[in-house]
Amino acid sequence: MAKVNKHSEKKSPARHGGRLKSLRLARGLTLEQLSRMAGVSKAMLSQIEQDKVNPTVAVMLKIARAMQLNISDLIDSPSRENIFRIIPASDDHYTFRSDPLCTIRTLSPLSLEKSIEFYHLKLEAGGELQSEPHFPGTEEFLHITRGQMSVASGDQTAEIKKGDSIHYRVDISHTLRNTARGPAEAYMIVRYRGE
Amino acid sequence: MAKVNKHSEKKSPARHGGRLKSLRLARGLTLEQLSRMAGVSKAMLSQIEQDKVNPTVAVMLKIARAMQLNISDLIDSPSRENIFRIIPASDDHYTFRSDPLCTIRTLSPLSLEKSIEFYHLKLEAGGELQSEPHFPGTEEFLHITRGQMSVASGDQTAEIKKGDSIHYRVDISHTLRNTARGPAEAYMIVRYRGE
DNA sequence: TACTAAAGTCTAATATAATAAACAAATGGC
DNA sequence: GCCATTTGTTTATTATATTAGACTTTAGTA
Repeated sequence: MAKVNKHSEKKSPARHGGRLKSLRLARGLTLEQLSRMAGVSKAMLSQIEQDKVNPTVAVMLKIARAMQLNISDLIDSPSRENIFRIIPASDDHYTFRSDPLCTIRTLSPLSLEKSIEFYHLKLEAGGELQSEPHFPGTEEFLHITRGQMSVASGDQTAEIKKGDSIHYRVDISHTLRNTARGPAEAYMIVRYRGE
Repeated sequence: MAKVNKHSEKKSPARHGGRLKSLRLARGLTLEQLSRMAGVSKAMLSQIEQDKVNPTVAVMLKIARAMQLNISDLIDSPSRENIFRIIPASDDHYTFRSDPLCTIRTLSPLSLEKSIEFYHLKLEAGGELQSEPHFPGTEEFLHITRGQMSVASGDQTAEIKKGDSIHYRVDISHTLRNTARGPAEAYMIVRYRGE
């Protein structure tokens, strides 16, 4: 009698509807107008606003384009949903370089919309890290927690040791060297100047 | 013979697949791992990566959450798709206040992720605009193009006239007044200090 | 009130997103 | 080499997103 659903995930339509509705109304658009502008049926728009469906990203993109919005404007708190971005110490996927003399571990999330990258860097005795030029305006912050290093950029060189911090532009190639007998460690921040 | 499709929109699955795949691989995740983490079937993930489907935003959100990403990281250039955000002069939906003494028109897009709002303000003789306190750190820039105004914030008042510009914090309530006989106009920028 | 016209909601039909399970392809011992 | 295990793809089925059009509701006017 009762129909048995083979895979019965209960899909609860998310609630982005209010968002869309208020944005649409703020522009004084009717469902029909927006429907024509976006190429999405009036019915669909209505159902999205009522949270009766899980719309496709294709559809949401069409709507966003018509309203000259970023898609994330239409989706409920996409960034606020994840207040924390965690990188467990046990997760070694973030260790993107590990050879005998140099280990680099990323401490910031692998997002594409980032403007900041956070690293932990370990150089064994004799180790060095050579970097190609980054984008113009990019800058680096370095804080030494163990041993000592030299930073060479252009024709200048700076010596820093445990507890020291340094800040410099990295739009030309530069090199970090461990200048002590033992291992050296540091935290590094790379900041991209976005538009 | 040939089945006639009543509504035969040719849905071409967008190409966000590569994005997801590279982000997944960057983390060293397999389809099955990600499948369990996100609660999305392995098959679906594979099809998304191959651009064979138009996934639902619900699904993309699950994936984004599992990867601790913003959904826009997974969607192809959502912001870059619209380089220009146009507000036609003829579009009066952006005029959000219009009474005999005061007209305000928004010149910046009605996005939610904004940190800047741009307005054109017109005060007739005797008109004034009282504003409630904004968030801490919010600031305002004003440039007068016609007539003259006074800006009162706290117990201080400033007089500015055509050609003048002014900058002030607006985390306490403040008032703009037209102090001349004729109309006054200005451009106004409100800047929110994000996070 | 009744009569429009316009805006929004609902219904039935169809295309398709999402799934589980079977399949294929690569990987790693032994 | 062979077998087992793991990873990615394809298939068949079910659930559902999307649509056109019918319906309802609202708003304005005489």
